[in-house]
Amino acid sequence: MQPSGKQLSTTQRAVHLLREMIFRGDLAAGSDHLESELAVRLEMSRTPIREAALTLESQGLLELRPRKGVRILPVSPDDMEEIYDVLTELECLAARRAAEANYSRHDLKALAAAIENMEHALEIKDLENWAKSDDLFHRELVRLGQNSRAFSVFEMMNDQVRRARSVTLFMRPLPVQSNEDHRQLYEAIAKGDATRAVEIHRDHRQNAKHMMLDLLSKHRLNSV
Amino acid sequence: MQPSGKQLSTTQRAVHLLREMIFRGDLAAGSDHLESELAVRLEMSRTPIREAALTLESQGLLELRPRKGVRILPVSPDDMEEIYDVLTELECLAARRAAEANYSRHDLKALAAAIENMEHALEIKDLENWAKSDDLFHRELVRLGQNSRAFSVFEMMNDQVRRARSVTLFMRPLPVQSNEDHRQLYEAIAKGDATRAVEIHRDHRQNAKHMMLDLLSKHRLNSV
DNA sequence: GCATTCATTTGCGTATGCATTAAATAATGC
DNA sequence: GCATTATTTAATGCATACGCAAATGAATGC
Repeated sequence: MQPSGKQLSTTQRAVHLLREMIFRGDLAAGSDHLESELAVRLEMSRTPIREAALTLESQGLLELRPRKGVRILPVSPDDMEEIYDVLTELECLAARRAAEANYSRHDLKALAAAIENMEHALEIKDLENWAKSDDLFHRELVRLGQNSRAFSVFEMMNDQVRRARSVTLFMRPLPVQSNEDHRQLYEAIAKGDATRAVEIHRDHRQNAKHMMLDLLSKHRLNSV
Repeated sequence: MQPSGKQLSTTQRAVHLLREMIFRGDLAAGSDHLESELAVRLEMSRTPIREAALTLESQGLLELRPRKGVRILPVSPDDMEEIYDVLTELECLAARRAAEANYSRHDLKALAAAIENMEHALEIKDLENWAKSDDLFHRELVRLGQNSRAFSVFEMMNDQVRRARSVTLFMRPLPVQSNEDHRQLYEAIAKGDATRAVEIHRDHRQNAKHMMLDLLSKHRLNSV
């Protein structure tokens, strides 16, 4: 993801490490952690921890609560609904722009590859890899939309979806329809049919939202 | 805007002050400023300045460039196009949700008031106040959409629009059509006609985008 | 002159120190 | 006992200190 030869600053490392700890549940949703505690844990001073926390706060992953430490934000079903609604609009915008952009099949290679991977993962029932490729597909779609702001908001929101998915992935039925949708979207974009691309994708996302909300409602914790 | 009795922290003050300085052009777009320089200017230490800068960076107002100081980000026509596209989607989402929400006329009071103010301001050709009310209208619309994430992204992007508008406001023709659009949108929402609300507002925003891009292209600086 | 190397400056990234103040605990009055 | 106030504790917010590395400028070689 970042093959830059530059060696990253302590603050950047803190951001990465904290993100990972949050995603793998090492820092549980809803839990509180003192800055100083995190500092010793990551073997650095409070300063980079604080700066990283500020960054992550603006990304909606945690919250700084004076004297209570940083709180890892849980994602409730209501939050998920908001997130999916925003994602739907941004991805549909991307789908429309991508369809209008007259991309060649070659330009859409990454999109096609993601579909292939998903189909293969689906065949061997490798959900982890399916999810990874699905993610890649959506990210590539938004990238093709050529709107850097939409992209960065997408990434922020998508982070939260990934978090929720880590809990719901194995509760859901096999995503056969999902793969079908992706293929149709790909075709619509390749053909330059913007209206259809948006139509397909809006449905696709709306279904995903309902699926997610349904699964979350069945989940004992009901927030992640 | 914030009548809270709490007295705000130095960092928060720094955020507010820097924002104001940026909006009033006191810190010009494209200019660089050393952290230490800003610190003496705001009469505080570098720490809150840095923290504020980090926050503003995540809001897209400036950029921290090691050894070159914080750079106030200019907004180019390309940026504006991206921003308007995102705003269009988020506001249309809000319009749809607002229409679906079965709001009473009473709930829509603030929206109506904003329209009245805009019409009055238009009559007496008070563009400053027209812009202020227009802003309020859009913000209220998104608020009615009841999606806090959409709202905060909206606010971020809208900040940039305000910045650009401060330069283009007096170049544009009187916004008569704009007011007409607002009234129609209000009616569609009040009647619960989501499809029409979206339709109207998408057009409205698309027109605004083109107007803005057109004005910017005529502007000597061509970025703000 | 021009390029290259070396010395110097300086801004930032990080660490550390400290005052403030919210929270927690103990103490007091009823 | 219970409520209220005083006292202590401790985490933060901010200031300050400092080393490093980038940028600048001087000095040297060609």
